[in-house]
Amino acid sequence: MKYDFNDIEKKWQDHWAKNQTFKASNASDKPKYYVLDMFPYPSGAGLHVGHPLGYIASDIYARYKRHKGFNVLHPQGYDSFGLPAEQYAIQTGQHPALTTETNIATYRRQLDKIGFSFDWSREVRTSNPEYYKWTQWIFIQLYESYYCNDDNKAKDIKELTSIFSAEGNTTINAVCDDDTSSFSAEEWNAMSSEAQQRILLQYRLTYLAETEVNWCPALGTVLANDEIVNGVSERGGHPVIRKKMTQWSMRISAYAERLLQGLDTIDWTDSLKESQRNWIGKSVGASVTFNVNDHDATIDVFTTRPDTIFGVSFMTLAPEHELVAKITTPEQTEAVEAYIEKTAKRSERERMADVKTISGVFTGAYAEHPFTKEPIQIWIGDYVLASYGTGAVMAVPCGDQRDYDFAKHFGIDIPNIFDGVDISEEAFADKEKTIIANSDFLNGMNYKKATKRAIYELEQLEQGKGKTNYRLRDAVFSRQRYWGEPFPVYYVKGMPQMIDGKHLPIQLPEVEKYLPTETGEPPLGRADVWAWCTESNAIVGNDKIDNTTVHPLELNTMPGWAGSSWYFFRYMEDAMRTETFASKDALDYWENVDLYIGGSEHATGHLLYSRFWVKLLKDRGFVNVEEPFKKLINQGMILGTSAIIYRISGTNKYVSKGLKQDYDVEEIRVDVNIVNSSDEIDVEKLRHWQPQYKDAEFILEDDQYIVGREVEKMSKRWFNVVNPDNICEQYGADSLRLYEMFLGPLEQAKPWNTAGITGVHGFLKKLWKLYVGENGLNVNDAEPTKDNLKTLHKTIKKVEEDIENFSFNTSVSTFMIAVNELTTQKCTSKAILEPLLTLISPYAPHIAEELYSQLGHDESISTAAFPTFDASHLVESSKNYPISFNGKMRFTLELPMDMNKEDIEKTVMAHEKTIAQLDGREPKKVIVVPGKIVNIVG
RNA sequence: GCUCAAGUGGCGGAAUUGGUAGACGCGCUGGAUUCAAAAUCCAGUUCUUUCGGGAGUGUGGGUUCGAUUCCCACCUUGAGUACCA
Repeated sequence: MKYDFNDIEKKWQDHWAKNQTFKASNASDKPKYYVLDMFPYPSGAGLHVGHPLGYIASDIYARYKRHKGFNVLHPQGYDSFGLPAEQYAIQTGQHPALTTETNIATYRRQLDKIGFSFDWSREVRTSNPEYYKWTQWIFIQLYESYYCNDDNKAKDIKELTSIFSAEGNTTINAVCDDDTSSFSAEEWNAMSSEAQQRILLQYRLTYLAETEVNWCPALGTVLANDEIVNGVSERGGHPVIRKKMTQWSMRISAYAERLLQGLDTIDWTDSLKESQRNWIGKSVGASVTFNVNDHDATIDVFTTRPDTIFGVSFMTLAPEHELVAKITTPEQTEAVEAYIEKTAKRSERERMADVKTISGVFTGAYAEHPFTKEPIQIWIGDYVLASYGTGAVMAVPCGDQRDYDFAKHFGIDIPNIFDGVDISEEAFADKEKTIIANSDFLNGMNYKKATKRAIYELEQLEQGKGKTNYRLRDAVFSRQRYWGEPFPVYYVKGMPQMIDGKHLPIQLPEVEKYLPTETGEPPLGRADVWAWCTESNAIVGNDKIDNTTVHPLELNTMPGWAGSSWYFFRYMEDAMRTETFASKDALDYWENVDLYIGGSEHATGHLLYSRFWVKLLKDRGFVNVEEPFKKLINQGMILGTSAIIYRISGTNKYVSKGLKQDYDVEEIRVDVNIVNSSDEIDVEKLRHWQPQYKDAEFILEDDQYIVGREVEKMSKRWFNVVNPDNICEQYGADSLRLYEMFLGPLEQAKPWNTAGITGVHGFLKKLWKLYVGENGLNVNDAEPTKDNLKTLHKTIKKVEEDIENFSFNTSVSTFMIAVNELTTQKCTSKAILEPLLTLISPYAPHIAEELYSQLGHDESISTAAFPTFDASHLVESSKNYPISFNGKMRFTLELPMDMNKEDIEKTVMAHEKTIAQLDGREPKKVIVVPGKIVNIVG
């Protein structure tokens, strides 16, 4: 019987689906284990061979955990809201819901071919109203919460209002936009409801505010900081400018410290934790208040070096700073305004491109030094960012290189406040070596002492205090797009109101045009959705809000990361109940994700936002975990190998790679699927591939056209995409799974090369031959030989270690060695061959399942227990270990693997004596390495 | 600039408590089988050599009986971040 992988794989995939083999139970005596993949965005292009890499790895782990006796939850779904579906809708006029549906069907068909053990009964789709109902609900919970600094957790906003009406806000220690204004209980109670609402917005964890946002005109929407890369949009690479808009924001900054601390409790890679730490950007220092001379105004600055306060010789404000207009003197107004206009015009990208150019303008105003009372010039300059700290700095040119350069450029004083340091060439910023001088009460102190003292003195003057600053900004949550979750929000007199939970979900209306506008008007704002607004307003009207007035709904939609910030909880629900986002029983049982596998590109987006939402849900008592993902692994990208042909400029002639240096050529990428493994292109196929090649002339070398190669991201535009469907057809899903693992370490980026798959495919054929001969099954009840047992047990040991360490690539080699050995040993023993199948089954489930059934089992191999390792089979039977003397006074003694420590010591001692006698000297040192080699050095 | 990761044959990569470097696979070479091809099987494949050996894991040092592995400096590549006060 032949190994007919197409039949076998189809058979078992159908079998698993029909019998719901991998359906997880929410009630089980077994310990739970939750394995999750980052769910895909179903794009129109379908899957290429790079996409399933992480899914295969998690599937191997999930199947392994089942063999190990765990109740495994391994779900899958779709992150189905987002820009590309909408862009496609704009181009073709097709509703995004339809194209999304089609794309999901394609994805599902492709995924099913690879034989994953997903529990599809729990599938989620973020664009499904039944799902986004709860995304809207969580939004309301954020709105109804504030962050209490005393208890370090989010609380119900109602607690805040009751404190306000009893005590005012003076006793409150909560995260707030404006912590300077205070009011009494009487004042609060006397306020209009609108004024109260306005104040509460400063406390809510999601809030509406006019903020400077990243506006992308080409996409017609605002973007969050993590959606911008090098000053252009992550998607599409369009320019981004700063713009003031009224937007919903998420007060993630309230959680900065907890997001930072939590990293120490989870098992993620150091590089990933590090990038989250950098993104949060904690810095400890002080805030200092400077009085502005001749004005009733103060400027707050943040500094990490309060010890250098006596070195301040000027101040710099960001051009956008609110005080600039107020304090600028009439003589300087023209220059200042010109400068502001100039900087505002520059895009983020331009600004980043020339960080070298020093620019700024003097405002004409002066501030007063808190201690010396000397006047200090106030400048504006675009090296100060409005979005970091307070948008103003106290400049200490002797201690900060940027301040130094600025002072040099504009001829400002550079007083030296460091003992024994030369600052004639550059600033001195080494905290560790700092000794303060020329600084009154700080003289002679080091950095630590001086910092402490400076803060103390500032506090005495009430002009400063110790402060920790975070780089992490609140995340803009509104998108001026169509294909996203609608907000559960309507407006009364311009103030936002939440729609009652019983009306959720607020569904997306049908629209005729999806196109966003350049001005920021959302697609939902067009006339064609007005009916929706008023219709939904009727819902609001049911709540006894003035039925005759039209209360507009929020017309923006939520960003892509909204739905993905909590989907892992939805999977826990087995019955898809509708009363809660996930039932308490389910949440209690599954807790959080034990293993999460996905790409590292989500380091500062999805993975940070999810942690934030989970912390909020915990604070408000809806879940009982602090972190969503206990262990996280980033799979590396599989890259494509593009094929390049060389066109002689201005002609339709193409030269082979070896001859290109003789011509003036341009590189053109062509379909990799018509190039063979020796880089030779099939010219006839190329002629048919695209019309411009039909009559082209090809200049060959050795009768061949050889292409150039380039390893780059797998993408349609480079024509280097390899489709997994084709691989499954030609070699089978088991070959694809094994090969993707075999390519290299999971976490590393690696190029795809279809030619290499014959190696693992050949292994599967050999495996089949080991079990099934010409005349049927080769397996019998023969007693296993010592060699058989040795092969099996060393394989068990290695494979178990490999899976636990996520070194899936090396276990494939281990299988190959095992099958080669057993073939050589002519092993037919069921006692060996059956457990071997269990080892292989996580990697190549179809062939394992088929052979397991041929061995006479009715139940699925996924219920089989992982074989137990027995070290005794690895111990050599021979009693004398070879001792060799290599002439360099070194003796080598080979010991069996897994010998226990005592025995090793005894053996070594025995030999030590022998060696000492042989050599006539005492050995100096004995090095014992269990399972390896022992050296006794004379 | 800063942070992190990584540099091993023609190629992907093994060798992670320091112990025979190059497992396993691709490719290549030779052979068997075949009318031939595909498929399959066998042997070889780091470099060098006067066939005794010698050199060798980015470069240069160091620790050690012993270093791909640990330490220091440097070079290169990739990823992230960037006027962060």
